[in-house]
Amino acid sequence: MATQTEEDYIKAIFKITERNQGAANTNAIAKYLNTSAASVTDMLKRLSDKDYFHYEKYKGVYLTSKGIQMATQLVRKHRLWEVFLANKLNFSWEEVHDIAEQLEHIKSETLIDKLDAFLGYPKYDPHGDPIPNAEGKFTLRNQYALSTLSKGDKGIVVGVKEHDTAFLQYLNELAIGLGTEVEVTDVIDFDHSIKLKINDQSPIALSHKVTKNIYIKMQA
Amino acid sequence: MATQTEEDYIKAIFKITERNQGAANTNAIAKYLNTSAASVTDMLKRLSDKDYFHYEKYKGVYLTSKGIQMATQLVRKHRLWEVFLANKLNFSWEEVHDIAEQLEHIKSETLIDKLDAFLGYPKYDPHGDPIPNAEGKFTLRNQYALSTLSKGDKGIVVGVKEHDTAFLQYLNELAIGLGTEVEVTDVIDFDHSIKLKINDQSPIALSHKVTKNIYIKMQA
DNA sequence: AATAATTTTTAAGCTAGTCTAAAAATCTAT
DNA sequence: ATAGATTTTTAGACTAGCTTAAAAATTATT
Repeated sequence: MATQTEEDYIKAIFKITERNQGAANTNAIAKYLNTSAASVTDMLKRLSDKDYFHYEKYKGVYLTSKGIQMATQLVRKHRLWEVFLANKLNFSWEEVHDIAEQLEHIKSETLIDKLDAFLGYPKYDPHGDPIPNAEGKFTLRNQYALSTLSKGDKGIVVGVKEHDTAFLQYLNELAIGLGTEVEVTDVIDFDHSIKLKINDQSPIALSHKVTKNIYIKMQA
Repeated sequence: MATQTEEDYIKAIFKITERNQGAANTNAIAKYLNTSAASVTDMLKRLSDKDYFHYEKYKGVYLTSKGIQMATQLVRKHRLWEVFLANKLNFSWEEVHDIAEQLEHIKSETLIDKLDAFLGYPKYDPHGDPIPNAEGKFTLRNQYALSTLSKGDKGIVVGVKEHDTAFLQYLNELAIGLGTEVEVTDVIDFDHSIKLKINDQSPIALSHKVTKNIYIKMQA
């Protein structure tokens, strides 16, 4: 059985390779896990006979199918627990991550399947990220970053890219959440900021840094 | 923040002192935690400056108020998670312990208070054991071991002493669970076995070993 | 292609927690 | 009260995981 730390490493490699489209290098893993590059090298060497990943000195690391499967199950557990925390226990979307980070390490196949059923087999977590099913498949969705929309476009907020607490709290203040209806009333060329009508209130200005991180499903 | 192992030790000492009405000795702790007496001594020495318990060489160990508080909160968490698993996820009473043993170590005050509210502030867990509230107080109940009842006594099953899987499964087969109505139709002096009518079905014989471990609330 | 900057690895050592084997202390029974 | 049995502690060594400092490899720059 994999230890908690092992699981953290596998998940980190998964997230980094997913983001970079290439092997995860030592420094990136160290930064992600908030540890030293030396620890990472040490750990990769000690884990390298467990067949979770391919590791070559100075060349970085990428997961095997066994590793990908493990990472996917961790993501599934994490996101299901997030749904539980948000929908059943009334946590807000910026509070769920840290607790789910602990809960995802609980060992029990049955538990997670029963939890899935209890929650009604949700497809997305409280940040709009897709939840892999028991076989590791997840549902993709046609979504666009708010920053790519044009004047007049209407849609519904379906997710966020950045999960940073400050960012999510800012969205709370603006009354932007999953399911919020929005309409782009103007796009400012100069700084790529956007004027946005939220639930038919008077439009507000959003910076490019913000609009890049909000995903919209376009309305027909 | 206490590690998982630290928490396990504190809870073990709590359970043992509660059962024995005296200091917990090294061997008992070792047996409870399925480890060696040497490890226990080692651990007790290393933990002894953290003020969870009083430890004297060869004399055993007992908890301070700080230790008791910690143990009580662990028991609270454990039992609340058991209720969640049984009532919301439909686990049966012999399955909940092992998973709750992991869940009780999740760190978040808010989580457990919200869970408590979500479950409707339950007073007892799926084995009938009382759940401490946020302040550590729990509700006691007038209950008697089934083995102490006399012919003609009627009551309701409200708890079990032994939590062993085989024992609980045996009770499942007999259709004995929390809330089951029972009536003692005979007490056999010779082996202290009891003839018991369960939900108005024809009476069955239960050994003393079994009846000692079932708690009954008497009916008026 | 050589030097400089960066990244990665090695080396050595630390803490938490575990173990076995042996020594010391305590308890029990005569 | 002393021999034997039991319990507890000490000693030494192991694994997982972490750290810092220095060496080695790779990448970037001129």
